[in-house]
Amino acid sequence: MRLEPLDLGQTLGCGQTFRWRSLPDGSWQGPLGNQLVCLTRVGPKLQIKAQPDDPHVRQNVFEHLRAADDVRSIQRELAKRDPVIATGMKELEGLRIVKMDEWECLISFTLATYANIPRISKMIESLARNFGRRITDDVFSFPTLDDLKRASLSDLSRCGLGYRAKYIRSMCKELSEDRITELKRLRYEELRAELKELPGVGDKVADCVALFGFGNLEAFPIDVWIERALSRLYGQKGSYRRLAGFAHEKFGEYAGYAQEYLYYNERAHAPNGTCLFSEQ
DNA sequence: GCCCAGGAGTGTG
DNA sequence: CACACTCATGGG
Repeated sequence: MRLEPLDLGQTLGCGQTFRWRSLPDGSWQGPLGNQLVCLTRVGPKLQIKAQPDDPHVRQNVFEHLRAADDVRSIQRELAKRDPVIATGMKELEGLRIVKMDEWECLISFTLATYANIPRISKMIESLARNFGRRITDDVFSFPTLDDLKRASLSDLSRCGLGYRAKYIRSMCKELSEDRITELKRLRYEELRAELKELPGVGDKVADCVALFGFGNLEAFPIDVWIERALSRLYGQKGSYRRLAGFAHEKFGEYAGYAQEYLYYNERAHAPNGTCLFSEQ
């Protein structure tokens, strides 16, 4: 278990997860479960603080940052498979795939359809403020399934969800904690198929949830940015199924990491591509 | 005002 | 299978 390599900005600010914020001193702060966690780089070490303080924080942070992954080994494997990715990962050596809570991830990426990252953050913060539990004066936990079951359609609409409100509403009605527990046992392909049965979950959202929520590193979510990257760098175009097949063949069991390198680079490449960290 | 956004659902050819 | 259209709205 080690958190090396780790770059907090590359990991927490790259659009995998939407609630972490960078502070002026370079620390990153965000709600994890029912605590507000603050991470700070101190030389080679990672300082972890939380309020309310809880002895489990360290374990939760290690799980969130997937400390059990041997990221260098994953990078070597990907570089061996493809020179393009080897180049693309060069300045992203501290990027780690995170492990979000499954439920939070499902809701977050269902909201992430056809919206930009600043807006996705706002929708999530609004849900937390209205249906989560207060942690500090202005930080709220992500609402649990039971918390959100209490929200009516108009409640959800008032959080600025737009047409996504009805997806979230039906999702709350359909799901149970037991169902989510069942989903954790499934392998990638089955999980993906089951997730797609949920209202508002298509190919891309299912892959995001499989990757960032359920920890399936082979998942390769394809959004507009990845489409551009696959076209620009590999000359690959076509349907989701076709592109996913290409990615699976090319990148194998760690395709999720390859996807993050491509995503980050493609956004940095765009004409106005510096907007990843621009919120607040 | 304009364009676009980490898409999905539905209908049609 | 592919494409076209709609969805509801805010950020740049």
